[in-house]
Amino acid sequence: MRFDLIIKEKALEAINNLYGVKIDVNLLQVQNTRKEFNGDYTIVTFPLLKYSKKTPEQTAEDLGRFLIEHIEEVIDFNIIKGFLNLDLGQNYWISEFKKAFADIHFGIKSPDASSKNVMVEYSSPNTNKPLHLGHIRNNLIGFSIAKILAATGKKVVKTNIVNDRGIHICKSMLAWQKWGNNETPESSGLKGDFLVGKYYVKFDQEYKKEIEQLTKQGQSQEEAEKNAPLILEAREMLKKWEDNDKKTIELWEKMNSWVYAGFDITYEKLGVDFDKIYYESDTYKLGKSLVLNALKENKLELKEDGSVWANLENEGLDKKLLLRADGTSVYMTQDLGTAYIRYKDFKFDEHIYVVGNEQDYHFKVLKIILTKLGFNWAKHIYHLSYGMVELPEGKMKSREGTVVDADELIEEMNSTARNISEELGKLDDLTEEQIKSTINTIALGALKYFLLKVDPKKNMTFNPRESIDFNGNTGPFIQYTYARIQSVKSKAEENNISFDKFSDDLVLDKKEVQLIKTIKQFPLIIAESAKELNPALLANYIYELVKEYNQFYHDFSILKEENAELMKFRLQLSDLTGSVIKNSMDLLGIGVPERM
RNA sequence: GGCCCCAUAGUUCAAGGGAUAGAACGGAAGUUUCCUAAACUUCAGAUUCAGGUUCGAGUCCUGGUGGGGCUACCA
Repeated sequence: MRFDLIIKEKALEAINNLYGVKIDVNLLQVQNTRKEFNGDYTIVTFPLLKYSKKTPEQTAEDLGRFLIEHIEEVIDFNIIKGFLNLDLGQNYWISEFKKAFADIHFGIKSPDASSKNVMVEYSSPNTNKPLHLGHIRNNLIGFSIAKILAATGKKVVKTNIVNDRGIHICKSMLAWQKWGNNETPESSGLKGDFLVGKYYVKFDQEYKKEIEQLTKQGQSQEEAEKNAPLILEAREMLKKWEDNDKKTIELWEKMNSWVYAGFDITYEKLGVDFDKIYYESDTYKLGKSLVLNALKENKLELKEDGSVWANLENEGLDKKLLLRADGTSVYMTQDLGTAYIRYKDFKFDEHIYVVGNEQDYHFKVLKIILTKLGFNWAKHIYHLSYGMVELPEGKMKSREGTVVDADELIEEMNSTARNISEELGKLDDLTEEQIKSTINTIALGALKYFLLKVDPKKNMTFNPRESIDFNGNTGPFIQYTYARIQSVKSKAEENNISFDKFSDDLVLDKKEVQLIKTIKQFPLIIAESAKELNPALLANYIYELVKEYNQFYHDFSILKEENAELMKFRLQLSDLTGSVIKNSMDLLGIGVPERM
């Protein structure tokens, strides 16, 4: 049982005993004692004063005396202002340390037959442009959340919906058809997703020119946007696509296949994957039929022009289009179909959508419409709304070319990592292949940690002119600590030092005890990250752990410690710290090198 | 116009209503005959404003200012 809960239980008993009242457990605040004070757990007495009718100090004194009597582990206490700090003594921590050290799955649970089914959707790319920094954040959050949930014993299915159809896809197809001269990835030497992206941008440029001309001829901006020949052609193409026109489908398949080949490379580089991929081209029809059925049942509204709408005015929202007048479907339509088929396929207990906060409204509406259509499971879908990655100038826009491209960024990180490594010269005796892989681990570690250490819900700023750091609160800092620990361990091995056990009568330094305390928090942090769907909690936890370890490493000798039992303890402490680092980095989807 | 989100050192981020608001980068100054100096130590530096609730507010409430997003027959 968690020790803070034991304290709460006993403190309730104490209050009942001392003051004759049964108070609500929520009035009891038990927290970890802050490092600058002596003690292990702290009870805040202020909320209890109206029951004790005494001063904070007296109340704390009463409670302290009671708890030292009634909890075996509590050996001392001190009172500062209204804070009662309980001291458990190092023996408690040594025994907790031994338990954690002996548990090879420390902190990590595995799913079993009774585990809940959780579906996590992330990535959701459009097949009209390459992935950029914003997508990287999405992929990393999704991948990490999936890992964290699995570590709390959930059965997790990682899924991806590929937005492979729609007007935006037709735009790049049309531009390629008009201006592409049959250019292919092979002929141009361009990665497939970049080639297609180039034509998406081209479409937008030409489209803008047409709009400009039409407005000069006297049309309003709005009219011009609707009437420009290019957009009419794109709409025509979408209609043809939905009518299964052979040539259109062929072109679509060809260009999408280029994009997929490109995406595969980027996903592989990033180290993310999926258990099940859905394609919008497969689910939109299902969405359409769900909508048409609901229309028959009078759950939706038909306008004179033939378009179909959901009326959400009772929910305080407006009307939402589900099928256009020409019968083609929109984003919402396909998402209805996708959700439906996913529930059919997996009967999820929970479905988490990792999608940007610009779509808050969309997901609010999606949930309401699914409920309107009579799907009970709709209450189990959850939008993990993450913030945008912004440049100092503002939002990234693919169409305007102001994006930080995923592949390029990964390349840059690699070359920076290589420069630093060569300067330090620590990898010189390795083969080129080993060096390459170590550098890649470090480069990705820097990038991933940079993105994951920030609370997912918040927008964040990335300045491409200042490259991502490799020192300080960074992935490489954590990886470095891990590599150092591995080095100590291998030196111990070389010297035939075994550290499978150590004797109990040691006197530990405060820093060593502190390190044990921090390690012991690992399982709680995983649980908290899972509950909050927030990998940043875990990231900041590792940083704290690593900082404490580095101080310990600096201040104390491990292998040169003369007391053999203490040396063995310190080796175990290092070893366990190393595995907590490795396991928590793994939950973030970040690897650790054995050397660096 | 309506709705939603955000505001903390020069910069990028932390802080479950609780103790003296933590870090990192950048700036200044140090630590290496010693297990990896991608480390460690020290210094300077911040809660947008005005009210309110509370024993206690960066955190909750109201309002102002500033920024972002959504409100598309784009996805």
